[in-house]
Amino acid sequence: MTIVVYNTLTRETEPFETLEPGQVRMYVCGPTVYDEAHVGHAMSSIVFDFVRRYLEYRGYQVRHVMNFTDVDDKIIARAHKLGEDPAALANRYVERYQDQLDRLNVRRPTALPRVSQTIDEIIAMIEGLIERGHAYATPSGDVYFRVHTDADYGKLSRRKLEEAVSGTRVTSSEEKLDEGDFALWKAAKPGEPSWDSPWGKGRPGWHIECSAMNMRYLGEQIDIHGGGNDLIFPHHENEIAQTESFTGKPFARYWMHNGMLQLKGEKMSKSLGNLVTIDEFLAEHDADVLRVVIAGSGYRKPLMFNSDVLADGERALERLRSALRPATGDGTAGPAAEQLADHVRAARAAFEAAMDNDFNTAGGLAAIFDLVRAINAARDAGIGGEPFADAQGVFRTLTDVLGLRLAGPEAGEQSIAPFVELLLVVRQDLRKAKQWALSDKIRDELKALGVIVEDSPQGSTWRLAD
RNA sequence: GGCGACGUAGCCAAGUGGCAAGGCAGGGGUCUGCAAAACCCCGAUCGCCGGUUCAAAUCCGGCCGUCGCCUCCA
Repeated sequence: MTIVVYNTLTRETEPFETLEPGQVRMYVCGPTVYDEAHVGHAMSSIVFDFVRRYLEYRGYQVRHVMNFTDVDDKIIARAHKLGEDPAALANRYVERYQDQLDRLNVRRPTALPRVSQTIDEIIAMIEGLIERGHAYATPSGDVYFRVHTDADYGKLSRRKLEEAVSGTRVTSSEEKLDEGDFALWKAAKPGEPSWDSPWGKGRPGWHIECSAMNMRYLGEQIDIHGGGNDLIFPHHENEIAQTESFTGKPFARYWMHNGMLQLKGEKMSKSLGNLVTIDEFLAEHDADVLRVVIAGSGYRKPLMFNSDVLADGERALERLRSALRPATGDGTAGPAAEQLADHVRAARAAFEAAMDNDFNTAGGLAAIFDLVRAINAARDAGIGGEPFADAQGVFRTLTDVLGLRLAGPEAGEQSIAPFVELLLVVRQDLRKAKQWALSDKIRDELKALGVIVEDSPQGSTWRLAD
C-alpha cells in the first residue's frame, strides 16, 4: 500500500514519493510570536503532528522544521505599546509556545528556527535574487521581489498576476516597479530592531524567512510544506516564487494546508477577537480532547469548535479509555479469543488504509473505535492473558499515532487509594449483608467526591472522574 | 467584484461512480439488589433542479446556502 497525499499545488491526490527513500523533509509554518497562541495554532501543529507520527509509524525518518516569526511589524507595535523590548517579547511567546506544544503532546520538531537567527542566510538569499535579476533595491533601502520575472507566479493560489494585483488594497509604495512586487527587505525606521545589510540597516520582509530557513535546514527541495490554508496567498505563493527563482528547481513536492477552526460560524482569528487560547483550553480540558476532536474530521475541512463538540469529544475520549481497563478473566483460547485476534488485525488494516489515504484520521479513529468495541467485548467474554494484552498493545500503538496519551485523571490517586479501598472492603461486607441503603450511600458519597465506583459480578472497581 | 472550498441522520463527521464509516445524543434489550460501565439491536437515499452512466452522495451544468483568501493571520 502506498500513501497518497492531497497536493494544493495540483489540487489532486498524488502518490507519496520522497526525494530520498525513507527520508521526509517537512516544513510547517509556525506562528508569529506577538501574542497568546490560540487553539487554531494548536490545530495546525496537531494536524502536522499526525502527519509526522504516521509517517514515522510507516518507517520514514522525518526531518520536521517549524519556524517562529520573531521579527515582524506586529511584534514591534506590541512591544512599543507595552514598553518592552521586541526581542524579549517575542522570546517570551516562543518559550510559551514550545511549552504549549509539549502539553499538547506535539512531538518536538527537529528544528525550531527563528528569523532573528537566520539573518545571514536571508541576506545571502536576497543578494542572490538581486544577482539573478529577480529583485531590486530602492533608493530608500528596501528590496522588492520582482514578480514579473517569475513566469509561473500564482500557480499555488491559482491567481493571475493582474488579479492578485488589482485586488490589493494596500497603498503601493512609490518605489515599487509593480503593484504585485513584495518586500524582501525593509529599511529600518527609527526605533525598530535592525540588522546591517548591503542595503543599509533593515529587517527581512515576511516571506523570505521561510525560504531561507528551508534552504538552511532542509535544502533546496523539500517533500512536504505545510501550514494553514490562510497562508496559501500571499505567503506560500511568494515563498515558492523566491525559492524557485533562487534555485531554479521545484521547491516543495507536496503542499498541504489545514482548514480553519470555526468558532460561531467564523474563522477563529486574532483580528476577529473570537479566540480561545491554548492555555484557556488546557485549563479546562485534557489535550486528548482537542486531538480527538481534530482527528474526528478531515484536516482540510473547516472544523466546528464549540462546547457541544468538546463535550462530545470528552465522552468519546472516555470511551477510548475504556479499552484500557484491565481484563477481568483469563481465557486465552476459543472462539472469543480468535474473534478478538481477527478484530485486531482488521482494525489495524482499516486504520492503515484510512491513514494512507491523505492522512484520513477520521477513518483511522473509526477503526480504533471498532477495536475498542472488540476489546471490551472480549473482556466481557472473559478473555485475558496474552491475547488481551496484545489487543491492548495494538490499541496503544494506533492511538499513539494520533498522539493520544489516554491517561485518566490521576492526581492524588496514590494517596487516596488506600482509603478508597478500605471503604470498598467495608462496603463489600455491607453488600453481603444486603445493607443496600448504606452501601449505596457510600457509592453516592464517593461519587460526589469524584470517585466512581462500579459493581460487577467480579467485584467492585473504582476510578477518578474527570 | 475576482479566486477557492464546502453543504451527508437531532449534533459532530468519514466516504469522491456500484447496496451510506465512526463518535455524541436518543430508543429497546442483556448483565445487575439498584446504579454505572460494558455488550447486543434500532436511525439518513447524502442542499435543490437538470444532465452523463447499466449504475452517482460520489462526474458535468444551473440555482440556493455557508465559509475562506484577495490586508496581518495556523
